[in-house]
This record gives sequence, structure tokens and C-alpha cells, in this order.
Amino acid sequence: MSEVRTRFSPSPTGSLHLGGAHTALFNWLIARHFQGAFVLRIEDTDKERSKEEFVTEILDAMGWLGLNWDEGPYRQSERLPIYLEYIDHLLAKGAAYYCDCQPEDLKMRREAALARGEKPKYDGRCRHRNLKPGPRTAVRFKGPETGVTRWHDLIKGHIAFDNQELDDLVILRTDGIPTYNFAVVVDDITMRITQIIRGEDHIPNTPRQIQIYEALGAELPGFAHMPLMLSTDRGKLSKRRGAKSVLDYRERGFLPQSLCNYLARLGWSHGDQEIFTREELIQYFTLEHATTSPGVFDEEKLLWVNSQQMKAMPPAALARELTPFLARIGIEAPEQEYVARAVPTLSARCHTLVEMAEAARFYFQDPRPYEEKGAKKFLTAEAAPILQEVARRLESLPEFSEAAINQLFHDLAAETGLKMVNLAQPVRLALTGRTASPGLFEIINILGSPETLQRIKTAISFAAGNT
RNA sequence: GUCCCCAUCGUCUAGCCUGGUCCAGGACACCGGCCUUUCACGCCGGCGACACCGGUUCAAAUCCGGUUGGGGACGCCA
Repeated sequence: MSEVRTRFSPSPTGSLHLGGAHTALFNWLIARHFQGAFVLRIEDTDKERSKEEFVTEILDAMGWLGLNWDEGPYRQSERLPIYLEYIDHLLAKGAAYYCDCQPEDLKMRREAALARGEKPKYDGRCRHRNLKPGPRTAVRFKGPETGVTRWHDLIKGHIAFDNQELDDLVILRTDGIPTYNFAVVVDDITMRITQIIRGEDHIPNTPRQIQIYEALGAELPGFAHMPLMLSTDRGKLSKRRGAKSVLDYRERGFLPQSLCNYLARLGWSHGDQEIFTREELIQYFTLEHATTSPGVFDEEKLLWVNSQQMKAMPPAALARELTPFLARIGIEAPEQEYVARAVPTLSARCHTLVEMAEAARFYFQDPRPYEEKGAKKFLTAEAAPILQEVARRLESLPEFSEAAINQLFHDLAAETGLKMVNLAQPVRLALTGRTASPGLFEIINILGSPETLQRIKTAISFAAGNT
């Protein structure tokens, strides 16, 4: 029947942070779930703080997360004539009025009210003065003085505000630019938004916006207020409190699907399921299972989700994701097929692509210098003949495969009576420079015979001289 | 200060609407064990919560009221 239309409307006064991504994701998921439309709108009416570079950054972050939009990005700054038209309409109806109270005055009156222990709201001074427009006049919305404004929130349920609690808000500033609460309503009406999903910090704005809808004679959309994302100290996530930009997470080696998975599960659930593909998220996501209480952002869990998502990814795709991180540590343009073979040996051991690149290093570079403690323990003069023997047998291995290598080591252990650890660790050091690494046999198999042999020989000379 | 929202393990949550199946389930983290060529993964086990008080009821995590606690909002910011 009627198409579901949601929107995300960031203001470009900073980059897209986790809280914004959370809101964007919920809106996107609802639009996709109901096969509706997702609209992107840039709320840039604050000329002072809005910056074009932030628009670029936000779009970049949205694209990375895979939150594609069907319409927009619209910009409020380009829609001024539309807002003005609606302002005139309200003025003509007597639902708005001019006000010449000056900001400094207003501020004083607010502070005085607060000092008296009252709610610091506008006193309605100009409401009945019938002022004409002038150079220093703003336009205020004339809200109802009695009664109750209520709505059924799609997440929180019934919410009601006494109209007495609300004051007449400015809808058009002296500089001729509409304020947020007004522009949003006009936009949401003209863009035919059907569900407004946003943070619960907007709950106090909602009754005001509803009144504007009503004054404009527009049909009300559904409102859904999501619980806020809190920082570890349980405060609102803000820059000061470590709210991080989405792009930071990309830098740190998180997969976009991990962030989406984690963010979706914060404030929503689908039984006991923790790991979701994008398709599953779209399939299952509705507001019915949205939760009502604020959630603390937990990076430990994000890390775990990321490791799970990495493991679930096809090797070739993971290899592609890893490549830029390899480049960062000096491994340029590696052969994709080779990376794809290495990646499955690493994915169970890493939480981020940054970690994985580091762990993959030995596949591409000289493993030296050897980890000091390990070398001291395993690359000793006594180990040299063992390495010698491993090399000899490897060289004459008829078929170079993981199974054959496995057999080779087990035979050697059985024949020499050596414990596998004492056999494997020197070789591991020789090949990776570390005492901890992926399985030895898979490493040898991936590295290939010539490279393996050469590394072992290098280690033999090292071990021989290590007394 | 006023208004609004929220309240289950340290954290994310299931259960709550439609009371009994819940001396509360899952996940992260933490601890122990198993597996094992190392480190991980994985598997098994442990730790650990219905904020409090009162009411309704044969029966309350679930319904009602209050208290406390937490969060948010009170701009010619968004």
C-alpha cells in the first residue's frame, strides 16, 4: 500500500560518529525491510558550524557502511524558499507571530526563571502584540496554551506532554533562516517521510513538531525514539567522552558489516542470535523488537563481532579487504591469490585487519629478527641438526602438500623420539620469527618449498652460532 | 529547578504486552578444563542479574502505585 519512507538527516558539524551511524542504520534497515525508500538530507541551516568537508566525510562513511540512499542528499540550505512559503502560511493563519525580543534579553529572562526554580521557557511577551516584520524580528510559532500533546511512540509507547510545558519557539530567525524544529517538519512533510526514527534526545522536540504538523494540516508520521548510546561511564556519547568517528573504525581495521552487526544489536535483538549477515538484518529488522533502555557501547564486543565476521568472509573477499592494510606496513601489491591462501590461516587469530596485516607479515617478508626469547630457547646449536634433517626430508618430499608435510613431521618425531613441540618450534621460529603462529604445516604449504628451505637454512646458520 | 524517558548478570540482551513452563536463557568479558606442533578457533564447565518498598493475585521478572537510581531536554544549535 503506502510506501515506507525513512530518512537520516545529519548536520555537517562533524564527522559521522557511532551514534549517528546507529540512527542511520535503524532508518536504513526499516526502509530496506519494508522495501521502502531511504532519504538522506543534510541539515545545514547552522551556517556557522556547517562545513562542506563534513558533508563529504559523512557521505564517505555512509558509503563505507553500505547505507545507500534512494533520494538525496537534499540540503536544507537549498530549500529556503519552501520553508518561507510555509512560514507565510502559518503567519496568514495566525498560527505564528513576529517577535522582537532580543537574544540577550531572552537569555537574561531564561536565567532569571531558572534561578527562580522555574522552567526557562519563553514568556509569550510578543504573542499578542501584532508586530509587523522588521529588521530585528523573528517569527515564533503560536502553540496551544492548554491541553495535551500525545503520540504513540513506535518504540517507547505512549508519551504525553502538557502543552503548558511548551513555549512558543522561534521558527524563523532574524537572518531569515528557519530553525531546526520547523525545517524538519516541512522537510518531512514534503519528502513524505512515514516513520521518523531518531535518538530519544529528540523526544522533547516531538510535541512541538506535532503541533506544527497540525497547524499545517499535515498527516502525522510515525515517531520512533531510539534509546541513546552511552559511553562506558554511562554518559551520552560525545566527542569529549570518546565518541569516535565511523571512519576511525575503518582505519582501525573493522569491517563495515561488523559495525552494522554490532550497532544493530545495540537496541534491538532477534532472539539469541548475535551474528547477522546484512541480508538477515534486513529480513529480521523491525521496531517491534527494539529495546527501550539506553545501551553502553562496548568495544570488546565489537572486536569479537569483527573477528566472527572476518571468519565468515570468503577468503578472496577478505584478502581484498586486507590488502590496503598490508600496504600500510610496506607490503605493496601482493598477489591476491597468495593473500587469499594466507588469510584463512589468520582469521581465527585476529580481531581486526590491522592485527591481521601484522600477523601476515612473515608470509611476505624475511621473518628476522627472530623473537629474542624464542630464538634463545629454540634456535640453539642443538636445534641446528634437527632443522638440517627437516630441510633434508622436505627437499626430497615427492608431493608437497599439507597432508604430506604433516606426515613428514610425525614420522620424524616417531623416528627420533623427539616431542613434536621441540620439532615444530625451531621450524616455526625459522619460518615466522615467532613462537606463536598459524599451524606449521599450513604455513609450509603456503610458503612453498624453495622459500621454506631457504628460511630454514638461514635459521640453521643462526642456530649454529647461537651458543 | 521543571518536564520527559528508562530500570534483568560488569556490558549487550531473551523473557514482560497475552502472570504459573524462569530458584531467569543466550552473548561479550573474566576464571577453570578439554582439544593441540605454538598462539588462537572450537567445545565443556564456572562466576554473575529480575534496583527497592508496597499493592493486586492461589501465583509477579512479568500487572498497578510509590521510592531510589540513571539518562535526556529545557537556544534566533541541530
